[in-house]
Amino acid sequence: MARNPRDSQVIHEFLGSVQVFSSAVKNVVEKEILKAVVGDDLTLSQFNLLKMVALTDARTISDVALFLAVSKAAASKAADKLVRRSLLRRVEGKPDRREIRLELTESSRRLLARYDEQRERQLGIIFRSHPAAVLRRTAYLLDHLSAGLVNQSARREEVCLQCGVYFRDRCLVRQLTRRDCFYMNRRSRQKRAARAAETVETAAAGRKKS
Amino acid sequence: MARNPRDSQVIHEFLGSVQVFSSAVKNVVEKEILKAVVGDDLTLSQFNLLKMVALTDARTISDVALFLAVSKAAASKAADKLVRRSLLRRVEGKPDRREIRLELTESSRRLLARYDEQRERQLGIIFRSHPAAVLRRTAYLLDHLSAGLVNQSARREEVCLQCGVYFRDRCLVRQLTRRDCFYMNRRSRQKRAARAAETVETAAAGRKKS
DNA sequence: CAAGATTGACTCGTCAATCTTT
DNA sequence: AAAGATTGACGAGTCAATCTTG
Repeated sequence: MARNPRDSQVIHEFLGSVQVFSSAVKNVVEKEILKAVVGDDLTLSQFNLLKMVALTDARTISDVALFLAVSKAAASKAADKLVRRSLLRRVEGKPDRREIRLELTESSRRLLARYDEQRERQLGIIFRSHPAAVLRRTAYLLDHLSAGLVNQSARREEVCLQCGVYFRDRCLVRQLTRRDCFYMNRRSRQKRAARAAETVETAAAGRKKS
Repeated sequence: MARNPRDSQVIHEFLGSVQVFSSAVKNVVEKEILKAVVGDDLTLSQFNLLKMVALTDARTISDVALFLAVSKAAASKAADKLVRRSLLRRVEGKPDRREIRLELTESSRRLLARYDEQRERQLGIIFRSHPAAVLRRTAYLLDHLSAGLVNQSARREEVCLQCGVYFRDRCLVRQLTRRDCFYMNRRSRQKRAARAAETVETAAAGRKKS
């Protein structure tokens, strides 16, 4: 069972490179652009809430919380701050008045557009020199590794991989682990058909933008 | 400048796969093992502080804080909790009595050993089916992408990539960006030669374990 | 009662101020 | 005065309790 120490070293460095890249995307690209676009009075996680509302069909506090992998309490508080800054509107749920629908405002829509444009541009420059085939192959490898990790987990059913704004309708990890993620579980259990029709079109619209 | 929307999609999915894998390593592997080994009364970041002390030559509060990319205040408080749980000892600095040297205890050494053993084993199983050459090639790609991101940054000198326990003496990202990371900067500016001799051997000893 | 959202007490992070040592 | 460490007030997250609606 004991592996070659050489292999162990390779794995360690591989994990290091992933960690560093992941940190670079978050801290260099995302935080810097955010700062340039809105200044200092918006947290990255507050901003991510806006992105969720814009890009996915998560519209209620519960949905957003699931998607962002934070508690409902946290999502509720974050939404509150965004409402205060007029970047979000709370609207009473249509069929069910318990749930709160979140809607972007004109100002947050503009903000998101400027952010997306910058992000797209910066990433484009970096990735330009790397052929799409290489990127696809790498993503494929990573998905297989992720699936392996999840399958080893004692509580594989409960794990949330925090794909967040990277949520995919067709997710290789989901296929390989033959399970639904937390979010999908909730959705399929709970969503009423009444809502399904509407969300499909908004999701499609959101995806076209990206 | 506008790229093919197909490319944009590939980049998006690539970033998603990285994010999911990174989350899987942290939440599935690391948190679960931590829970199995020590139960619930130790945070992942508290534990990471122990790992830093064990695996690198960061021994003072300031060094650990730099390495973990948190504030000195946070490192100080975390160390405090670990001392209370008898997993860490505070020792007065040898040449300079302002600085506090952190030392593992017998119990934290055992704890780390058990953790490492489990982690090594789990990761080994997952990575077994992937040849080292593929992993090296992927790490190489990621390092180049990271370097590209850093080089685009307005504040490239200040950025910390949070390599943390994955710190490498020979770091490709550092080479490609032709800059030292935050930690290296501080070290080279501040460390006295008196200490250098000692730290070299402890670092070497720590690295042998991994 | 169950579910969605909110609020309150608490934890862990940050920054600014302070204490000690150089 | 400058540097290392600590402390306090505050921001953002968690869980548990509560309020409202179905």
